[in-house]
Amino acid sequence: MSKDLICVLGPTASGKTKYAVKLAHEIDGEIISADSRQVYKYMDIGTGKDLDEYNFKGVDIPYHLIDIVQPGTKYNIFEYQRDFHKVLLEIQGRGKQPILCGGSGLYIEAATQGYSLPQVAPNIALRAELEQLSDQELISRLESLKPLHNTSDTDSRKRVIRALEITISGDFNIQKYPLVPTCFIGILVTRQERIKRIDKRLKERLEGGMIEEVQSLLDRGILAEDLIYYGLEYKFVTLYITGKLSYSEMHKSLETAIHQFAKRQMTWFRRMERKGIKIEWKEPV
RNA sequence: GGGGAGAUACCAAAGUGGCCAACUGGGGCAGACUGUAAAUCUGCUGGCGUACGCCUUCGUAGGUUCGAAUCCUGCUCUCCCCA
Repeated sequence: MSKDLICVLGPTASGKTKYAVKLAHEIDGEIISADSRQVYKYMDIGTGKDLDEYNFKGVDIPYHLIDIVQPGTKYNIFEYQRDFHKVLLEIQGRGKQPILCGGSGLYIEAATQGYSLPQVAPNIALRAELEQLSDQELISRLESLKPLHNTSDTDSRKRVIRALEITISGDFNIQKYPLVPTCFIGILVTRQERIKRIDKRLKERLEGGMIEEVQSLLDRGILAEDLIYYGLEYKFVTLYITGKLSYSEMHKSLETAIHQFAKRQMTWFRRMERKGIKIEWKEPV
């Protein structure tokens, strides 16, 4: 008989990892990361992996879905959903308590709420071609292929393109995963506290080797544009290293960007609650 | 001490007699989100009101005018140049 999943979520810098590690130590758990950027190897400081935190009073806590792909590649929600279910079964097979921990709201929902994703991989060439068309042309084209009533496919340009991609591929198989019974725990910090923690942590990281980390990724041959694609720390530090921003401009805009990101994370969590998912909010440990 | 420039909403910055509660950008707030999600996109942003609307704003005190953020005068402050 396997144990229900526990999910620890919260905005960036709220202390999720610390909370989850302590919990894992108490109830014999293993941690599954729900972080869209910690999957990449060598991207440590900027993604806040804090691998040395996965040890509580001398006991190592197992973690999963961290350092699983090469930097410069593009991991995505479909792969995450697949990898999550694989790891979940393994942990349950060991009779251990699975603990999902992270701040990527979409990944958490895809994992636990049984998202059904079409088995159609992104088609870069097709996307590039569709990018040339106007919004109206895209919609007309989609309309010529399938009825458009009652659909969210036309909500945004991006969605129209994805809908076209799926429709044109002609593959309508959907990957199905079960709803995972989950107990959600949210780390509660006030807005003011959140901002303070973010600023403090950013300063420490900037002075603690983050610039060097980004430089070493560039030295490794990762393209600047790929690092910029990863956003936040990698984006702004790359812009600084390549001379597009001064140090203080980088610091300031990165600070702001992380605040905005944390806010979007909270919006997602509120949305989950509005959809009927119960989240039990707790103080950071 | 003399000369010049300027003070606009959280910040920057337009506006230079009525179309101004005031362009735009940033920030902030709220929302969306099913193969980019640390991404991408949308709305709001003086106060009160559901709304027609009402009230208080453009350094400050007066003045001109039917009407002023916009014109005039005094004052305060900031910046630049000369001494």
